[in-house]
Amino acid sequence: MSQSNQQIYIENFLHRCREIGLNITPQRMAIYKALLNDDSHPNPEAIYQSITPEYPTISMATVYKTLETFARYGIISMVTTLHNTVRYDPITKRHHHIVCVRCKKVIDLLDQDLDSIKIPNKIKKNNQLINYSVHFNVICPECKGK
Amino acid sequence: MSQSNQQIYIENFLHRCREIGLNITPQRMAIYKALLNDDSHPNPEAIYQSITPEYPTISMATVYKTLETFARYGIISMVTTLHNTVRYDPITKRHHHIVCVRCKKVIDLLDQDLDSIKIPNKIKKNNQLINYSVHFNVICPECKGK
DNA sequence: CTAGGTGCAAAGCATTTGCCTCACT
DNA sequence: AGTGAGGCAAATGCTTTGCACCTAG
Repeated sequence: MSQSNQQIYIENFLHRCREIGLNITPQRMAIYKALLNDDSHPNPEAIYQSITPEYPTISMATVYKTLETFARYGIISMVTTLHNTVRYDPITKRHHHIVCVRCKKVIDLLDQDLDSIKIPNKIKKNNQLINYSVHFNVICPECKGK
Repeated sequence: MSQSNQQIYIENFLHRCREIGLNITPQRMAIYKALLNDDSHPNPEAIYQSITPEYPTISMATVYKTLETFARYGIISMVTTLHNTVRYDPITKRHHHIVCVRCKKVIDLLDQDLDSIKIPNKIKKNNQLINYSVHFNVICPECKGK
């Protein structure tokens, strides 16, 4: 993500936190920034690793609690893929995922057409739709080459 | 699932096992049947529970190993949702999921339109597409009522 | 000042592994 | 005899919880 884009995200983040009443702590800033700087949909462990150089005393519990809090308020989103650890994504607007079934890599996909697929009547009639996303399971070029 | 439909699935199952060279054991039959009889996308624990009356000595390890084996050969499929336990589904052909974000219920959705969405060029060009599915996150009627 | 946040350690579960036994070729 | 499968128990690993201390607002 570009520097200027990051700035916008960070300002948005601060604004949302104040709005909700979440204290802005150095740890929370660090966790949010770590997410912005990592487009691989890191899991809590990976975020923890990327923060420890700067905050050697931060604990995994804090990372878990913080991510959970952010996700609960929609500041970040949870991504679940074909493997079992939860991953997080700072992009909360509608987007889709390409998951390589071999190396488990997750790539974001922004696509106008997919954003406006026809919502089946069955869903519209009975449920309150929160969001939807399309998961593509693929073998990526690198894995295919092997 | 209707009785006659189940029969077809079971015969298919037996056929696939023989083809692959998997021994057909009472435990494996029981696990597969449990999956057929439960359209709630059960997790290993739930499958274990539904089998114990008939097979009191079966172990969780067997359930895990068996499900993993079935999934590896494409006999059943793994479903991952917005919560963290893995769930399984005997239906391996393309279908989509409605997940209630409150009660975590998962409902299968068969939909012609969704089966033929436009695959983005970005994917077609670089990757070998295995499958895709659409996840709808909703608040279901029961939860909305509360 | 004080509610909310952090960090540590322990607990809790889901899942996996190792290994021995058994059944069927 | 040898291979594949099952069952038990232990290990692993991710995630959550409880609690005492601390800090941002």
